[in-house]
Amino acid sequence: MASLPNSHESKQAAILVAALDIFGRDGFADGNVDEIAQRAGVAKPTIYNRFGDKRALFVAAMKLGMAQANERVMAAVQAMNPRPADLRTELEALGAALGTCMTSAEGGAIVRVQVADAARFPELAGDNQRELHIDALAGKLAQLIATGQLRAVDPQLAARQFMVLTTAEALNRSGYGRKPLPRPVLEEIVAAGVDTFLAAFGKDRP
Amino acid sequence: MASLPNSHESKQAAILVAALDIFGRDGFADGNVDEIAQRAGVAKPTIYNRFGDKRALFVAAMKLGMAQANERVMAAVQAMNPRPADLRTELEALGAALGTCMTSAEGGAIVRVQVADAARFPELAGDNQRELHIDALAGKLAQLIATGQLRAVDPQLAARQFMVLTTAEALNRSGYGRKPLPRPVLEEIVAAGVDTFLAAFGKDRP
Amino acid sequence: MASLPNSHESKQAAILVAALDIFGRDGFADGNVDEIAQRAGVAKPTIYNRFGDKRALFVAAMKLGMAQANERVMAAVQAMNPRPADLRTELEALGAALGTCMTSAEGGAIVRVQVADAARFPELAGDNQRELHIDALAGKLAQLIATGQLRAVDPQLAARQFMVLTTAEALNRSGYGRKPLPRPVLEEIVAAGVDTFLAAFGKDRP
Amino acid sequence: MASLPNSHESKQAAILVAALDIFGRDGFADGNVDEIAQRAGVAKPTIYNRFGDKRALFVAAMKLGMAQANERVMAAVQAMNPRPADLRTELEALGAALGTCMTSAEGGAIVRVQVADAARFPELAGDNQRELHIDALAGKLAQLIATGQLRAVDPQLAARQFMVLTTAEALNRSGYGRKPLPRPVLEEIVAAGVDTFLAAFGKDRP
DNA sequence: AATGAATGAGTGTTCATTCAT
DNA sequence: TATGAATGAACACTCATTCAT
Repeated sequence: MASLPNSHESKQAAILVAALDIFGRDGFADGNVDEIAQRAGVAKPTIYNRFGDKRALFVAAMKLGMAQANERVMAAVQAMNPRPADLRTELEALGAALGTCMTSAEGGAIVRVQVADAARFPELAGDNQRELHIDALAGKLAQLIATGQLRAVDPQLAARQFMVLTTAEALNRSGYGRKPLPRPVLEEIVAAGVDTFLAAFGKDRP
Repeated sequence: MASLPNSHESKQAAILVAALDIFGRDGFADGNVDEIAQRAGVAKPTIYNRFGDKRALFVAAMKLGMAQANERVMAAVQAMNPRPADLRTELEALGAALGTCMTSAEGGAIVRVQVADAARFPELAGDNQRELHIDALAGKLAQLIATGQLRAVDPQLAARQFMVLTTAEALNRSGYGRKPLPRPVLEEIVAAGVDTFLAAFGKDRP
Repeated sequence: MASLPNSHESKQAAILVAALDIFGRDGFADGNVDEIAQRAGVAKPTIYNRFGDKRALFVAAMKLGMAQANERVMAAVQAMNPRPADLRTELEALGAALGTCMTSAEGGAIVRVQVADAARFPELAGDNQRELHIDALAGKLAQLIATGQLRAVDPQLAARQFMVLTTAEALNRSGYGRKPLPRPVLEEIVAAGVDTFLAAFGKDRP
Repeated sequence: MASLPNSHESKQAAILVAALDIFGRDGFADGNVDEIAQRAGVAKPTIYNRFGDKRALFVAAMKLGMAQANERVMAAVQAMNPRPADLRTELEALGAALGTCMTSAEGGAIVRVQVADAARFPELAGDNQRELHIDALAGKLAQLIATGQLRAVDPQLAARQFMVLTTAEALNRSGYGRKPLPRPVLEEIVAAGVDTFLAAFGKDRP
């Protein structure tokens, strides 16, 4: 039994992970606190002692899930080389990374629950990740503009359109993360999205 | 007694309309059959007599809602003039019409519930409207291609990207139909989408 | 099966009787709705359908219990002959009747619950029976005063003191209705109370 | 370490005081051990270490409360001058003191809880204070009889009736200690009680 | 065909009590 | 000895569903 280092924190984490699983699968209304407790390996009152009620548990789990998703998306954006040898290839890699984030089981679950339930939870309103992602991506695109690799356009707008051209389509095709999107399909979607993006914002027009 | 208009069929309709309201607002799990019955002005067993159980009621209501949404989208697509005087203006009108469909209270509700619940209802899988809309739009774009108003591209792909460039962004901005999207915002989104679309698929490149 | 005449009303009654039993025995906080349902022979939701929640059930049961107790007390008071052959005997009969009401299992239970819980239920404040009883008794005593059988005193005051001299002592001795008060003990208490009452309010002073 | 005054014993006391407060306000069933611990400034297990379980805590707290109430009542009784200049005045002072004891917040709480819960706690049966009070008062009245200030009656009986004539009425009027009884009202009640008491047991009859 | 009333099976939540430190 | 944290057992209340009329 080498791995119960910190009972308290590890239980907190186990509860949140379990809650994220269950709420991600079943949504808020159908998410069952009993099942969360069982999956987390704790008694139900432990959950209530820590989080107060189901709503607060949901909020905490969603905040965690959103933070994780956020981190993955941010990492994908930051991984882009602002001075790539080949811009198209670089953007395709970025698009594929973003699409993977959104259509993964966890990412899709977060999106689904946000669409379905989040409006009822004002506590979650501030955490809207989408705008953060757009901002981060816009920053990168601004670099590409600055270095002359993209035309001088509004980077926010370009970022938004890059997002929908890659991830919106992928989300729809993956059933919002419920069925895994085969890699080739994702790549095809992304390639087409990048084509259009570059047609609109790229420099290399004869 | 020539079958009062306000009898069997009208009750059926009232139930479905009420169910669509409630499920659209609360989702499947939180949608309350009692409230549906009350809003429809019928007794609860009437609903069960007609529809069997909550699932079947949900499916029937969603089918109705999807059909209605479908009709509106199809009308918007069909309204496009395949030989427009000004293509950009025509596409902007189309995009605005589509965006309006999706971000209306009813349209948004349908989308939300589909994202959240529909996967659990295989009965609804066949009715996926999105593919129908894409197909219809692709047909129109094929006409534009045939008449040389657009470049010779895959009309399915063009249709998909037209969709995401206009409606995906609008959906996000309207909170999936929960907060009304001001018309100017919609128009700005659509104009930018059409810009990009035309940059990628339009003919008029110097 | 001759005795299920009116399912609806008889269920209502059964629930209230059961609730009165249980709440009378256990008080509000410890009274168990499950047990009430079981004893009433109905399902728990039937109780909630009819009464809304535990508080409302308690209030309804207490109102019933108080009305019943009230009726018994009022009957005892009204049974007093305002022109008795022997005043002392008549008052002793009255006192015994009142004492019996208060120290019976049902009467005592009502008093206990009122003392313990009623303050938390403003809905019950208006139904305070004690004042009604005092008033009724005062009316009778006023008759005795009018006919010269008692001295000319404040009938309200006399009524109050008659009450405490007979029932307060009996209540204490019976453990507020929890242990039955042997009839001779009751009679002794009442006789002493009447003695004192007549010493203070009676006419026949040498 | 000369046993800080604020240690073991003071915690014991704090727990009992808190328990008395809470149980007095809410009764046994609704009394919350968490709240008691919090109010006493100790952790919950401390209570369980000391008292074993909620029942035992209740019993201990009630014993304390009853002892305190007892002390106050006894003091009131003992304060009576057995050879008063004016008997009526003396008895009125006694009655007012007793009434104040019973209708004070603490005294009323004890009475309420005894009525509501005490029967379930055989451990408390022996401590019934009422009989002690009666006995003490009877002792005083016996002195008054011995000195010819009251007629030769059974002092126990006289004590009981003195009690109900003063405190029973006051208890009822104060909602068993829940609403403070204005001093003039108390005095009026007591004066009337003493009137009747003296009519029955006093010497000075023409 | 329609309904008022009833119900079985949960579900969130609480609370007295105990474990581990 | 004192405590932060955990838990088993219950409890009030709800809801989809069905019965009887």
